Order: sequence, then C-alpha cells, then structure tokens
Amino acid sequence: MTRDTLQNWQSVRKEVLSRIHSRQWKPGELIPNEADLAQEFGCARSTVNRALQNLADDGLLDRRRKAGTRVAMHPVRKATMSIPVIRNEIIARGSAYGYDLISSERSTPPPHVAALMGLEPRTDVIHIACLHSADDTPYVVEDRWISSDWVSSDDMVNFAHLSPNEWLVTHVPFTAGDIAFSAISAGAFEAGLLGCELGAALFVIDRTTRNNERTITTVRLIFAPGYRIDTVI
Amino acid sequence: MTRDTLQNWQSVRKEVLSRIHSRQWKPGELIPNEADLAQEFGCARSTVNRALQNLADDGLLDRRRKAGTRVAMHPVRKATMSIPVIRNEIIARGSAYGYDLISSERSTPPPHVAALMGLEPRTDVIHIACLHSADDTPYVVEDRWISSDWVSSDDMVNFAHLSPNEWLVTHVPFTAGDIAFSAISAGAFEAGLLGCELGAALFVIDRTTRNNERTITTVRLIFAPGYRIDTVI
DNA sequence: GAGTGGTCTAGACCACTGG
DNA sequence: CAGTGGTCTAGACCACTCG
Repeated sequence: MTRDTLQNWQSVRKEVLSRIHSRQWKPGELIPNEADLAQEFGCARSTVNRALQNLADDGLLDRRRKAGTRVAMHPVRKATMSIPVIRNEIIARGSAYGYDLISSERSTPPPHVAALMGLEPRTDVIHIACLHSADDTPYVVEDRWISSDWVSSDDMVNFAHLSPNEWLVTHVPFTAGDIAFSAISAGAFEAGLLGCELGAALFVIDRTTRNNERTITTVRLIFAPGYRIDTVI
Repeated sequence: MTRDTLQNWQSVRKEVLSRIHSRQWKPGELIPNEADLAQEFGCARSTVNRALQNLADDGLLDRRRKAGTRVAMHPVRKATMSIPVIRNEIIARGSAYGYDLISSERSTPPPHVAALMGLEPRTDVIHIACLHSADDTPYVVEDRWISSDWVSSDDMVNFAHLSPNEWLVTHVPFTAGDIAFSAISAGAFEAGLLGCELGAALFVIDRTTRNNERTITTVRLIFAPGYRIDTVI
C-alpha cells in the first residue's frame, strides 16, 4: 500500500514526532527539507513548515536556513505554567475564597526593594500586606510594593476589600516581568499570618512587573506549608 | 498622513499589542475581525491570522469562531522555563561541576512511588541517589527511581561516574511528563548530604517522565538552601 | 553562490458556534 | 443560518548562512 496523504499540519507534526520518538530520526540528525517532506506527505510546503515550526518552538527541532532541520540533541523541554489570579486559583480548587487586608501605607521602601524597582532613594511607594485564604484556612500572604505613579489615593480605599493582585491585573497593563521561585523558612511574620510553625518550609514566588521599562509593582507571595505548583512538560 | 502598511506578522503583532497596552482595545472588548484588520493594515488575512494566533497563544487574546476575537480579561501570562541538564546548569553559572554516586540498588519501591509510576506492587525498579555539586559545594540531591525496562545491568555501572539525569536525557526518549515545585524542611538525609541544618527550607522539584503512557522514571531533586529559579514573563 | 527555511499573497473551503 | 476563525494550496520572493 502507499502512504495516506497527511492533510493537516497536526498530522504532519504527529508523524514527524513519531519518527523522532522511534529514533528513525536520531538526535543531531538532519531530516529531509520541507519541499521533500511536502512531496512525501502529499501536502503543501507551508503545511510542513507550520508543523516543523511548531516542533521547533517546543524545542524538539533545531532549524537554520541553509543548514536545514535537525533533531535537537537535548530536547530542551520547557515547562510552562500559567499565572492565575489568586482568587481564581482558590476557586478552581473548589474552595471558598477569603481576603483580609493586613496593612496599607505609603512609605520609603527598604534598599533591596528600591533597587528591585529601580527607584531613586527616598521615593515613597505604596506598601500593602494581605492574606488570601481558602475555606478560611490561610493560603498565601501577599507582600506588595506598588509605584505611586499607578495608583491614586482613591484606589487605596479599594484594597480593603479587593486584593491588589486582582486590582492591578484588571486596571494596570504590563508589558514584561521577572518571576522567581524559591523556598524560605517561616519567620514570625509569616508564621503568625499563615498559622504555621516558626521555621516551617514555605514556597515563595517573587514577581516584578513593568510597563515599558518602568516598574509597576514587586510582590512576594508566601504560600502556606504544603503548597506545590503542578505542571506538564 | 496615511498609515504605513504593516507587511509582516511581527509588526502586526506589535501594533495589536500596543493597542492592548494603550487600552485603545480594553480587556473583554471585541476587536475587528481578521478581514477588516487585514484591510486596515494593508496585508493579507493570513498575516493578520498569524499575528493574532500568536497573541492568543500567549494568552493575551481569546478567539472563538463566530464569536470573534476579544482582549483577554485576565492576561494569563505564562512563565516558561527550560529544564536543563544539571551539569550544564552548574557550568552555566561558571562553577566547576562535581558528581558523586551515593547509592544504587534494585529494589521494590515504597507504595507512593509505585503509584506515581503506575507499577504493579512488588515490581523491582532501580533506585539511585546521587549528589551534584558546584565548586565542591553540594548543589542538589537527585533521588531517582527508574523502571527496569529502560536500563540494562551494564548501564548500572555507568552511574558511578555519569549521573542518571544525563544518561537518560541522551539515551531514553520521552514523550510526556509531569513536574511539580514545592518546599520541604530538611530531614536527616537531606541535611547530611547537602551540609545544611536540620529543618532548613529546601526547594524541591519532582518530575515524572513517560514514553507513550509507560513511566520511565520519577525523580526528586532537592536543592541546597538559597536555590531559586529565575525566569521571565 | 546556492540551498534552506521564513514569510507573504490571493483565493478557497471548512469547522465551529452564536443568535 | 451566517459570520467568524482555522487551515490548505500554489506560487513567489526574500534572508540567511554554509561551504
């Protein structure tokens, strides 16, 4: 029998993927060019192009003009995780969402925060601490600094009932950001708010977001013990 | 003056992005359809399509047939991080890489590992513990279980000088996997190997990889105190 | 210089789904 | 049902880069 024609880019992708997994095309090996594959599969070159580009995006192929397409040596798989609004994350778990404002003030940030935000010394910013809970159990502490440029005094009032997390997402657009994951031991501040023991291991996310090079906000999210992020590769 | 024509999908993407960031198109708002945008930008519809699909992939647009394209309410930004071989991660930091095999045996895994790997009870698997170090300082403990199907007895010998992390990447192709990030307190095992205090907060990565539904390996990476993952959104 | 991937175009048909 | 995005095609030109 002759090969069925592959008529869409997903099926071309699947076929190429299976040749990689079966080691018919081994890591580092040059695969046929787009025109040849198009002829073999009985489709247009652009269809093959779409499939191969998709696989290259996923890190399974290395492509270069003139050099051709090769199977990646070390399939650099990338884990991608979405960054949801905390309220939605809690609701998605099937829990009731709760929010408490701990403190809210305008003040001069400590040096490491000022540096992180690229502020000149002695610039006032807004500092907010709050607690998100799931079914009345502490879930995560939000410790946030916001540049004054992006929030009016009126907005400050809102934070009594609406978390800055949520307010910022819907009111201030951002263009870029850094994010870091780490682990810390609970100090008195965290232990008190999260209701855990001093020294407990806590998962932490630090995030800084900017709008065209100007820092909007930097936040540290300190999760209750046992928190984990799950994703797929 | 009249608008310049936007001739490639990247410039269309940029223009659309700037309209989102400038709030000319607000979250939740319906934007013009592809045909209209193509006319406005002076390019083919497929060029607009490519740009909008790319933005939708990044979570900035929601697109549905017939319903049209809307600016995403909560720009679900995704953090993507590549998963390097540990040796390369350490070398990339400019440190000298060191490797020590702690233990290597064939045994019946504890129930939670068997469940994770989808094994029947009492199936023997390979269990390996080893330590990766940077400039002779402990960096991460690798605690790994490997299904016997994928590794011969000869291979076992290799692990004295080559980490299973590295060996697997280059010898066993995988098709899918789960990954999880969390924080734990150092127990005696971890504290001893990493040279840290009992109870120290440690960053942990759990990863399970499969080849066509069959589990290859599951590993827990326990990093020395202070470790953090940095990435960009 | 020449071979490869990257992209654009115009036109077409289809799949999905809202009203 | 009709409007929208999803995709395919054939052909074309270009950008890059290896040899």
